[in-house]
Order: sequence, then structure tokens, then C-alpha cells
Amino acid sequence: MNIKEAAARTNLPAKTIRYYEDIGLVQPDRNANGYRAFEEADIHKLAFIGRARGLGFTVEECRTLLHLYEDTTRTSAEVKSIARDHLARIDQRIAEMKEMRKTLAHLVSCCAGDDRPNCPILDSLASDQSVKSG
Amino acid sequence: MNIKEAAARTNLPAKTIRYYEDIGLVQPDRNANGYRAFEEADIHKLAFIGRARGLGFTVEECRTLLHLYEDTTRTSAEVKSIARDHLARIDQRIAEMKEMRKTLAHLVSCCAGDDRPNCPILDSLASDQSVKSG
DNA sequence: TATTGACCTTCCAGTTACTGGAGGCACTAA
DNA sequence: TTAGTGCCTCCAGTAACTGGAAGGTCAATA
Repeated sequence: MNIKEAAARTNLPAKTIRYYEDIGLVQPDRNANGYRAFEEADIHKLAFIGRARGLGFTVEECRTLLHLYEDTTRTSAEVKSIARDHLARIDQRIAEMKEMRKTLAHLVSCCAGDDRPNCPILDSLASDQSVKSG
Repeated sequence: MNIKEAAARTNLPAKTIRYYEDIGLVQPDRNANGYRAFEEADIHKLAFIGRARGLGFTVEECRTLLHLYEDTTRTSAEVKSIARDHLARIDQRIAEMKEMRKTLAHLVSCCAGDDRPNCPILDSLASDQSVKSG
């Protein structure tokens, strides 16, 4: 199958699929005309990558997960370790964003949002003190 | 003051300060020897930018906020609008990450993490069905 | 048969916000 | 004078694509 159908089947942009080939995540065959010829196995791999990316794994983690998937001598401990690290990163990132959100929401709530220049958001950014103490 | 002290005063890496000059966020004077000569006003600007970045505003948003800060004819509505957009982005991102977290945490909890190859995390990534229904 | 138009190819550049490093002056203290 | 530190510029790399140009291929139609 051509790249367009592969894209439709995997919900990945054709550009992204070409990129994944570039970096060696998939190696579809080629037809005589030079077009990529995707097999079911390629689709399966791409979908696997797409799902892992959707969970926020980096492309390199996807590569590793794919290797583990294809290596029947893997241990589930290896996989779990990658997933747990990723989970920890997500938790940290969520905590950071919640902190931002809290401060920002406070500032937004303090700002009149009218046609006058006075603005607690700018005051806060301009001052050593107030951003954190929101 | 030289860049090192400016970096210490603003908690920004010297490299980052040079970058901010490159993209026109600050324009410190130069000494006869070519060294950047930071004034208090530059430090103030840099600290402003640093705080805005710390709240997750993009560099371009920081540029706009800085302009608004220096424009006494601004309206607080302009500022609030930027902040509110950013807040919405943060909320969306947090929601996405929580969704990832939920799925991932479930998968991790299902995985034995031992020396056997059987792994629900990989099974899930390999299957159309299970990632979302975790 | 010639020609659309959709599809495919490769390659290059741009995105965000820095960060690292090379090569080379400038300044200070011993 | 020499060593060490600090400063300069410029180039390249990061992550994961994305957009676009230039051009070949294929199927259907006039």
C-alpha cells in the first residue's frame, strides 16, 4: 500500500511516516517506481509508535519499546522501568504546570481587564516579590 | 556590569542573555573592549522576562508583555487577554497530560515488572483496543 | 495520444528556546 | 610574562516534526 493509505490506517501524517523511516523506525519496501510499499507489519509498527507517542514517550523511547516488543527474550521489568520513568516525568511536568496555573490564574483574577493601563499582571512580572506569592 | 554578574542577578545563564540580545529582547550597551555593559534597567528587563518565562509564556509573548509594560498607554485588557490565552493553553496541556498519566499509570500497575517477557504495556501499545480503555 | 490532476519522490529550510563548543581577544594577579 | 578567568562571535545541535520547492509517476479523460 502507498503512503497515503498507510497514513490513513495509522492516523499519522505521511510526512511523519517518512520521517520515521528517515530515523530508522520503519523500513518499508519500495516498488519499482520508487514508491514506498507498506505491508501490514509496517502498519502495525507505525500504529505502535503512534500509540506510544500518544502516551508521551519520546521517539527514542518508542524505538526502545519497539525493540523490546520484537525481542521475545525481553523482560517485563525493562519495559516497566521505561514506563515508570516516563510516568515520573509526566508527574513532574504536571506539578510544574499546576504551579504555573495557580500563579497565573491568581494574576488573571486580579486584573481588571479594562481600558486602563494599571495591571497587576505586569506589576507582578516587574517585581521581585509577587509572582511566587500569588 | 559584565554578563556574569547580570546572569547572577537575573538567574539566567549568560548564554541565554546573549540569546535574548540576539533576538532583540534587550539591547545592553557595550564597553570600549566590546564587553556588554548591563545597566539596572537591563537587569530589570531580563528579570521580567525570566519571570514571564517561568510562568510558561513563550518568548514572543514575553516580548509583547515587555512592550506593554513599557507602553503606558496600554490597557490592562490587552495584558489580561494574553494571560488568559496562556492560561487556557496550560489548562489544555494539563488535561492532556493527566489523560496520559491515567493510562500510563494503569498500564504500569498491570505490568509485573519481573524477568518474564509477558508485558501488558507492550500488549497495549501493540493493540488497537487497549490503550484508551485502560 | 496528450494532458490533466492526484500522488509520489527527495532535499532543504524553518520551528522553539536555548545549549555546547571552538577559536580567539581582554583583563587581572603573581 | 604567564596563567587563569572572562568575554567575544559564530556554528552546530537538540526534538519531532512541518512546509514547500522541484520534479517523477500513474490513472483517467478528451
